[in-house]
Amino acid sequence: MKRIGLKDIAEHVGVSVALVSYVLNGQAEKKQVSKENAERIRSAAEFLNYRPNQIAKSLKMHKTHTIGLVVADINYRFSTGITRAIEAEAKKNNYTVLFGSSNEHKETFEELVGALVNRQVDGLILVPAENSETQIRMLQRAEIPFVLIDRNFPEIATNHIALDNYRAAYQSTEYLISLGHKRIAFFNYHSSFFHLLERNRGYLQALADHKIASYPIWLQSIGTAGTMDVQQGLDYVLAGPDPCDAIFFATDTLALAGLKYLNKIKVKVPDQVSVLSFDESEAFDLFYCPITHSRQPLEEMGQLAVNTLLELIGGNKTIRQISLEADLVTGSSCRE
Amino acid sequence: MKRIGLKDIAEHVGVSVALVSYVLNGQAEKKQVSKENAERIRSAAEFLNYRPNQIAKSLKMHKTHTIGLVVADINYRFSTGITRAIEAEAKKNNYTVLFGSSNEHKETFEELVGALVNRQVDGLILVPAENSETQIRMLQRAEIPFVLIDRNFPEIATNHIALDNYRAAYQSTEYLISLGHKRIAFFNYHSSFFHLLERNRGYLQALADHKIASYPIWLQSIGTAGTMDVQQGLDYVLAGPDPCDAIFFATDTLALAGLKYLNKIKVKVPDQVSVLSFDESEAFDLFYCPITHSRQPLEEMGQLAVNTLLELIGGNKTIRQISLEADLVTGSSCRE
DNA sequence: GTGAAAGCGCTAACAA
DNA sequence: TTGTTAGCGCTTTCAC
Repeated sequence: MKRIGLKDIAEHVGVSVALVSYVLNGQAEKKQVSKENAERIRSAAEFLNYRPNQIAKSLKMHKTHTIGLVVADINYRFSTGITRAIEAEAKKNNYTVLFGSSNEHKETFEELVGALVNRQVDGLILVPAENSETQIRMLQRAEIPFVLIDRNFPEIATNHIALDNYRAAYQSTEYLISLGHKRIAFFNYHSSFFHLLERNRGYLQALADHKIASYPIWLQSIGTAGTMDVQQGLDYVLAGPDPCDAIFFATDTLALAGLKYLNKIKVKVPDQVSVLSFDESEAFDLFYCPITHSRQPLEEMGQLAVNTLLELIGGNKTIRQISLEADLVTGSSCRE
Repeated sequence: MKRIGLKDIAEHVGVSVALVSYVLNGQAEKKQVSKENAERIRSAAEFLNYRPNQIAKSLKMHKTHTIGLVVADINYRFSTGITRAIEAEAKKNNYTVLFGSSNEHKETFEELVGALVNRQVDGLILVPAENSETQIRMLQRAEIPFVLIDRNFPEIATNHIALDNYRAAYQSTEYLISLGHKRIAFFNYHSSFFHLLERNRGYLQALADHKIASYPIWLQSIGTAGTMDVQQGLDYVLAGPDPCDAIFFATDTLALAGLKYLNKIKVKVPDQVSVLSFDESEAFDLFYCPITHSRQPLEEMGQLAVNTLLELIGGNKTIRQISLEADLVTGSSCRE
């Protein structure tokens, strides 16, 4: 089936392509097209089942009305939540989102960003992979509008929207302290990511401010490889005559791995140990005691990201760096 | 910053755009471009940081090397799994995937498909929304290559890849029967979807083949609205002097809602009732007894979908309808 | 070996 | 009010 274009409509109606273009782009009255022609064009378009070729339009207009989104891993709860929020907000503004998942690989991240740029997206929303600073700087040099979310590089001045990770970790830790915990372990990934280091800092500062001793060994740094380390770490902090009485996981994935192991070794939550996590997970609700967790405002983050990006695309040059507050969702995984 | 085009490179090197195009598309020797020029062009492209404009290329080539994917809801485990698989397979074949989520709305589904078609995707992989037959037929008339996954409309002859839902439900039910269960409830959405009805059929046929009584009330049809109905349904099948001793959920979302409620009313799994579900969920693993479930082969499905679609795009006209087998993952949620 | 030029489908300035 | 036409960045035929 031949694809039908403006020319076909023009011939069918017996007018010029310009007229057809005007009418079909809502410029009928601005260009003072006669009512009859406007109507004939519209019905011919309908009749012929005309579909505008956005590719051609984009080429001409230097504008694709598309934003690119790269998340870290589509399997994270964070990613699906933020994707949904961004899609919804983009649609409200008549933008489409082109989407990719880096799976935490720098190389994949760069490929995706490159592919998106080649496709002439109007701007990018990125959850950068580790060590992708170079790529980010390239985008800046190329003057391609983008905003980072969730993660950022403090040494690069970019637009970014993220949780106030220091504060969220501080508050969660303080919450555990308020419950009477004094022996609190913190499980985080071993990583150079600023947002994760901020969580460490929040944890340590809360302990310090409350004059509670902290031991390096209680701040477990888990290799991204994963599960095995979590198990060893748990064995470690739960061993000895005076084990930890609370465990704070810095991400949902760590918590999931940890809880699975606690189940396995039959450690009861919260009777034997309190558990608190960052992020959310449907599994948290279903655990025999719902897991208390620090929830990120994904909706808000998505909206802010899209709106900030659209401003950049619109030519606004000001840099906007937004910190959001987490929301502590109280389950029953922390001993009173 | 001015965007660099072929022309800029041509001027920089002092050759024609044609030559630049040849070299940068790997046609250097086919077109017998001199080694010197080829080299100069390549380094100029590098030096000027040339990024090919895919939009222009697509317009010229009538080919975008992009496939569109519409899933039912990005928050489903099925969606993230299949998206990941499809992305990976697409990338292997040098295709990008443009992605959208219909959130189970027919209107959103149609919008997304329309937007994707306007963007000239080379083909579509779709998880159709309910009652979207009209849209599907339009695609057929427009001769746009597409393949349905997960769901299909038996009255329309389309390419599709899906689980053998009848068989999977039959086998799961039979598994419960083999464990000695005779009072098995089945929770499914009230829906016109063929794939869900097939699950009903599998459940009923397994009971029939084993000469086990089935009662209409044990086959609970849950309104898509949701949770409340699941609760009422559970109250119902678990009440009375002779309650059900096993519950089979037709989807992960139903199971999640159901398990949450079973927790709340303190019904112990599997002591008081066995539980089995379709699909997977990270929550299944973390439940106090891991939930036995019928896992869909997402990887395989994604690969088949992409490869089938690429054949269609390549001009192959044969219709391919593939049924896949589920994989029963045995947890400990079913009483022996 | 290389270059000129047509044309993909569309928009918009300009002409009529 | 309507039509003609240049040109977006690229590929490719055909001529040199």
